[in-house]
Amino acid sequence: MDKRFEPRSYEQTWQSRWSEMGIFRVEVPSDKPSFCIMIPPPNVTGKLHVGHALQSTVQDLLTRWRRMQGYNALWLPGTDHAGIATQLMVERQLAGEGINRRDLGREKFIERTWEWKRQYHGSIRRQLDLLGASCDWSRERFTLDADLNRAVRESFVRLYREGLITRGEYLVNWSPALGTAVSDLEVESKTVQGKLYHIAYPVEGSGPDGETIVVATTRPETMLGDTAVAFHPDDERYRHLHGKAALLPLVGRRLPFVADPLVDKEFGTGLVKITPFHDPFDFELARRHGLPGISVIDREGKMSAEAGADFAGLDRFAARTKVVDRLRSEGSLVKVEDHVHNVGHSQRSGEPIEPLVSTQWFCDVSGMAAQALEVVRDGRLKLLPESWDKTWEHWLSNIRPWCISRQLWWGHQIPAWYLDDGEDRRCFVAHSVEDAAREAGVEPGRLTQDPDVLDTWFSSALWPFSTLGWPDDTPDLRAFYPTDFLVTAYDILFFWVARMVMSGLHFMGDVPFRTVHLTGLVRDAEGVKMSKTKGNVLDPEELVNEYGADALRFTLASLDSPGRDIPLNTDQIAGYRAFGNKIWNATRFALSRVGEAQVQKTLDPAGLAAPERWILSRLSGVAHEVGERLETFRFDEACSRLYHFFWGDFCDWYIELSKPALFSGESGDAPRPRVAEVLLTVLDRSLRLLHPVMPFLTEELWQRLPGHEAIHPTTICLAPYPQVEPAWSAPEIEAGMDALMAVVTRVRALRTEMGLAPKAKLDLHLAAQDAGVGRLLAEQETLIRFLTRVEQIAWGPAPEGARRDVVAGVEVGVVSVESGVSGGAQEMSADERRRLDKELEKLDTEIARSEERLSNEQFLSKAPAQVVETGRAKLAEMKERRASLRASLGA
RNA sequence: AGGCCCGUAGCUCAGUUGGUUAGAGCGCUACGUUGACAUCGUAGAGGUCAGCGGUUCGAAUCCGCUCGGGCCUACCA
Repeated sequence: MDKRFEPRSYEQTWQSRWSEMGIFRVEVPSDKPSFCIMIPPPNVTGKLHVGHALQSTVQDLLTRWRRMQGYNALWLPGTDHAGIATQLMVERQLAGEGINRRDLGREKFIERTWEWKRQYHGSIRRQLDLLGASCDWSRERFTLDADLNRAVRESFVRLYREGLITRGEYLVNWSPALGTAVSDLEVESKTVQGKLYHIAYPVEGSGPDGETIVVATTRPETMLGDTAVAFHPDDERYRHLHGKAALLPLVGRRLPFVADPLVDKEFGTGLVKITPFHDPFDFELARRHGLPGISVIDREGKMSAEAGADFAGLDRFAARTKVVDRLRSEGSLVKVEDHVHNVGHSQRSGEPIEPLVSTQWFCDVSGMAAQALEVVRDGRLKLLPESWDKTWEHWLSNIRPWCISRQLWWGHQIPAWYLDDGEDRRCFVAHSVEDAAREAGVEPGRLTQDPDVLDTWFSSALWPFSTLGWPDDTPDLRAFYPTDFLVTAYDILFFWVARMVMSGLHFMGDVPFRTVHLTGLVRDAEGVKMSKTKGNVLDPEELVNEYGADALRFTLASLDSPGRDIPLNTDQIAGYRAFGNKIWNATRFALSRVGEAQVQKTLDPAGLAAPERWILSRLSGVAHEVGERLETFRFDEACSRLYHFFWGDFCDWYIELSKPALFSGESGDAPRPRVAEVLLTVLDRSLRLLHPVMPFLTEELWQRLPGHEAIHPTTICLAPYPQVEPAWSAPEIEAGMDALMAVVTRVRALRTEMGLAPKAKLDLHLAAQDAGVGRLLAEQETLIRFLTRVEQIAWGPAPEGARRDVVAGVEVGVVSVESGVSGGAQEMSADERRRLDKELEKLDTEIARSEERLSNEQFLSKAPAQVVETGRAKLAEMKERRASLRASLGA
């Protein structure tokens, strides 16, 4: 076995072998219980980031764990067509060739995008392979696959027939840069430093020097589309204007005054100019009062013809300057103030959103939202951490219709066809053009399909069942829906999770998954969000190359604490790579020392010595704890237990404890049967316990364990996941061994404290209060001598002048052999004396505090008996320790 | 404006339904190559658990307020 630990030497070898063995492929139907996770499909042309690595780690960990437990465990992979993102990429590529998509035409453009997809889509699989993902690639899906398109059409048609999808003209969030409408979720509100312009509007019929009113606005260019001025009905200042009208400066349009309680009396002057077609508030208000609207800004963000000849064609921001200049020269600009406010920006392209009126498809999700609220309330769907419940509640309770059409080319084209009959334009929603034609009673050729595509999230919302064959009733769907678990970052809770829940409930009548594990966002070592512009992005592929996939996986799983963002620093990954090295070398040691011994499928602890019984008991305990943590999705804690068990218990102690027995001729007086078998068996189970987190390393090492075939003939991936072994549990042995280890540690510390060289000769005196512990220690005298490297051990109280202490109920006395009679008071250095004094002082205060508590009637009567008892025992021990330390000082 | 989360060792974070000497990793100090591992070992230093008040026999943990940081939602022009 190579002394060097080099993950790259075996990681991808195993990934391809597993793939060849086909062990991640799932057969249906099956006698085994089902377990299923759907991958949150990454963008098909994207590169996986560390967040993906985190989610993949968690998904793979769970899938591998369930698979080892005997589940028919499916992790279904796939990718998302990511409408806007992908289209932008291809458009950027085209721009490099000096053309735009319209030059190419829709059909050619889509063809080109498919080509792009085919080229990049393989890299997603390659990256998941690098991470050790155990997906069933035979079931891979892409959101634009034909069968997924069928699911999209089916759901669209159904929702349309149920009256939940409608087409209409509304004010929508328009992204001029993208040239499409976007949903509310795709609008990011940013705080910007702007200006508040106060503009005087003359009141109609009050003459040249007559009354003017002042309105305040942040967007003066929209005044060109004003159709009214509003005030609050209770506002005394403006009541007299009721029934009158203002005249729009620059334009001269007559603007009736309307009174509406939506208006805030306190803001600005209490008067609001109403631009129905370019502001959501104004749109709503205009609707209530039957006011007309005027579109003065077009889809490119330029002023339209209706803005007037002076402004038409100007960019909306240039128009703002020009309007302000005009108003100033006309004397209508009263004042300009600095004003901090929130402006909606297009999430994808960054420019300010332009609210404008257009005809779009909308989905009324209010009914589905109510159901989605219900399943979280009644626990059918669990959000983890639970703190998301409130956010869920708030968002779904205030949900508005979802604008699902996009003016893009890359995506699911809306299954609606139009028939132009002169004036009459009729719309037919159907599964296919043929169906639509049949319905319309015309030849298909006479129909034109709606050019728009659906919001990408519309197809993603169907992912948990469209991937399993819906709308058909397939064996996969029956076996795996509802799926068990969803892991995703919280930033797409509404974009995706909520919509899957709504559509799952609507179409499948059940939740799409039972548990949603919301991870934090991965940040850099300083806690700053990773972004390309900041240059602090860590690439999982590079991390795998440098540290190995197992180390990265262990790091990410360890950092996944509920409700927190994840600061990732490479020191930590390096630390877990060192853990891999530790496992590697522990195995190397075991293999070099076990002779003919074999891994045991099960082991009867009867007749084993204390160290063996101890490590088996600990192993059983840790298997229990890890299982419990995995059941509750506490991967961080599961990892922590595994780490400390393997490094702390197994390497630091058990391997050391095994040495005297394994080195021939040094087994001493106490019999230590079957040490090699225990060592191998513990190693086997440890590797199996670790396998879901560190699949590569554990497989590589496990394959080398003699006798592993008895556990599983081919791979650790299918070996059973270790469970509690009640027969191994030995609390009294654990207590005894804890005392042994505490004694050893204390002796080593005393050596340092006494300023003795590591090789200085010592005699040790041990006296245990508990007879059982005393017996165990005596039985393990050889071990204790080996670990403490003392000359001899005397059983009984320490002699006068010994340096002594009490740990775990055992008095430890140390006498330096070389310095003569003792290592006691006479030879004690000033430093050591000072340390002891300080220690005694601390003990005194603690004893005092403890005594006070234990004499408190309230405490004695109200605290549980167990707590009082522990308190008493601790007090007794502290007192003994004090006596012992005092004796050391010769006091 | 409402809501959520966070503030624990130099750094990054754990800390389960309150239980009395608050843990880990990294970093730091001293010593150490004894035949798995220097990607290591042994021992150690380091914390008024942001602050104040309350509930309780007992608070890092529960409640209130203050300060500091982050995030989400919202039609204040």
